Amino acid sequence: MKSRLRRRFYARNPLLVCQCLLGKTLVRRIDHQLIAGKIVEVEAYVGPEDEASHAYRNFRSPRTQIQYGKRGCSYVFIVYGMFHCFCVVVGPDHVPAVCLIRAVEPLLGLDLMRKNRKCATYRNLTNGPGRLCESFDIDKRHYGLDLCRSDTLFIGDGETVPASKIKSSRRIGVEYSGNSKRLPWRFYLENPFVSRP
DNA sequence: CGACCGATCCTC
DNA sequence: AGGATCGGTCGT
Repeated sequence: MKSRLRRRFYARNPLLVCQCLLGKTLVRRIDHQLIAGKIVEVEAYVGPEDEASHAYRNFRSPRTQIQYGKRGCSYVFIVYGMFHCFCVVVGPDHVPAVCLIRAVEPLLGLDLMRKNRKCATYRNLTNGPGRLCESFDIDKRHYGLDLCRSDTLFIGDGETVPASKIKSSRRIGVEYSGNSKRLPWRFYLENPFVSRP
């Protein structure tokens, strides 16, 4: 069993945390069954100065409130009325910032993933934020869950990724966000399971 | 309370 | 390339 990342891991610079999350393992336990995947794509959203962030200019609402709380808690939200996205609260205390987990490489529980996704094949199980949430059965029940304590959903150890293997690009789906849209805050590995090449 | 707009995905 | 689909947010 992978050991959970500690709160100190999350309480660092959000861009650094994103890069350190690559290669780590997202773990979900449902009853006695395990689902796991290697994180291969992550984005940073840093509230106060980031026009793409839900917490831009320290905006507070029932939805964003968790970003102001304990580091290492989950931020789950719904996009396009249909899809869940899974983030972790990161960075210095009281500054709203998250890492969005955009894609993982499936490791364990692929058949359960297919069942959760109602997929006939093993394709497209986890190569996108909405898809991986469906495969992992992550939804608003997990809003605010402490990933440093929970044993039904957490991020655990993984392989160490050399800095030379980390690619970066603009973030996906934030064309509306003015100057922030060009920030290179998407980090990913050269891996067939990223959401886009 | 009504209107607008997505941190996406699927099927043309 | 376009449509699905509805929660969050904001304006009236």
